[in-house]
Amino acid sequence: MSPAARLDADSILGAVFDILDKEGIAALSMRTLAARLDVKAASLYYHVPNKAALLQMVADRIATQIMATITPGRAWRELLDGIAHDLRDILRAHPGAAAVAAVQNASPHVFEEAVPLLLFSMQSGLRLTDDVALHLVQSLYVLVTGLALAEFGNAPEPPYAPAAYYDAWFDIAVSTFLDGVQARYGTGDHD
Amino acid sequence: MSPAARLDADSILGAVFDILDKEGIAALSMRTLAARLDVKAASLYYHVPNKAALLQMVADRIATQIMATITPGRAWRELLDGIAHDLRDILRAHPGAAAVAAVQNASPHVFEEAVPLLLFSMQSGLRLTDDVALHLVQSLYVLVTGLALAEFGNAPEPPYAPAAYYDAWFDIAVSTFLDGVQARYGTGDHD
DNA sequence: CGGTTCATTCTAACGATGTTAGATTCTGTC
DNA sequence: GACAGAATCTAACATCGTTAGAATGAACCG
Repeated sequence: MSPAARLDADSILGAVFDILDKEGIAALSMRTLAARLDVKAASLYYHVPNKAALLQMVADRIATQIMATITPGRAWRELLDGIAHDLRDILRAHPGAAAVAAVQNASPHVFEEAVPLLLFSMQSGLRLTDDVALHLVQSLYVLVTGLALAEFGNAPEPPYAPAAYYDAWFDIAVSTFLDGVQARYGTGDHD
Repeated sequence: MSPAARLDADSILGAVFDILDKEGIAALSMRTLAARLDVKAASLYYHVPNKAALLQMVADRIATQIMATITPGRAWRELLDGIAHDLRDILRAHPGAAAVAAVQNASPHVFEEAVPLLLFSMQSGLRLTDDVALHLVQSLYVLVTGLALAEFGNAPEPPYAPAAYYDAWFDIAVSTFLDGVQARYGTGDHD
């Protein structure tokens, strides 16, 4: 009965994911969001500048979770393959958020911490510059979020094709891209 | 002074591209669109069911243009490389449309005509099934539209990074993907 | 030329959206 | 209990997509 907890940016973001997951992005308005928190729409603006900032927080949250899975010392292919699969898993768990992640780039600061780890992993076993390495990771990110958008873009409605279709598509896309990295930048050695 | 030409779906679509190119997707409303045609918003609904259908027409128009560039008898790599570059060129010419193409899949009927040509090209020089071939083309499409969204997503504002940045990104992404196709599905022969 | 019919566009309004200003209530401190 | 600041509310604004129904236009028929 007591208004549970007071409002803050984190609880608002939680409610955003809640709506995205259950009702889809089309149902996400400042009013429905406020209603879920037992509050009026205008109150949200005390904690958050506007709706665009909320969507940015969604994109950043997802990217942050992905970056958190990066562990040092793994071979580049395991690393990139892990990023692709983790990203897909997160977007499958939050289908409504796919429409956000595919459209909204994460803020640069989200990656700052992870970049050195990424570069270190990729530069052992590949022959490439930092710029190229980052472009490759970004490309993989774009590819996976784009596929997720095709699959979950009209959540919470089910995808047009059966899950196996998108599973195959994902495997083909990611494997092909990573094989390309190997072919283009791989050194002779394994790993 | 005479209202130039009467309204029809094609002229409306032309005005949509006009606004997308010059003002960006944020400026595209049924009212601004009608104003550009010297007409009131409600009149549009006599020719077009709703705004979503207009965006679908944009996505279909772009995909149609790409499919029209497909000429039989080219080697698979030229073909896919051509698709990637043509798609990018079109989206650079219509920066505001990138935000549409990246989000809205083209209608299946747009591809029907081109699919046999695609499959024929890809099956000479590659060892893969029809399903895999189509997934590869779709992946390339997703990749290029995703990159274009990152570059032109906030048109008509200029991109965040200089053009050379996105040029390099595009080259790396597409080359890597195509090298992956070669590595994964290529036969021994050249072409 | 007058009248009829159909196609096309208009006026006017509905409900919903993001957002803001200003009043109100709540919470904690002296 | 009075005060101060934080947090929320009420109310409204402009804009959006969309619809119903009235007004206009053009073409054809007598």
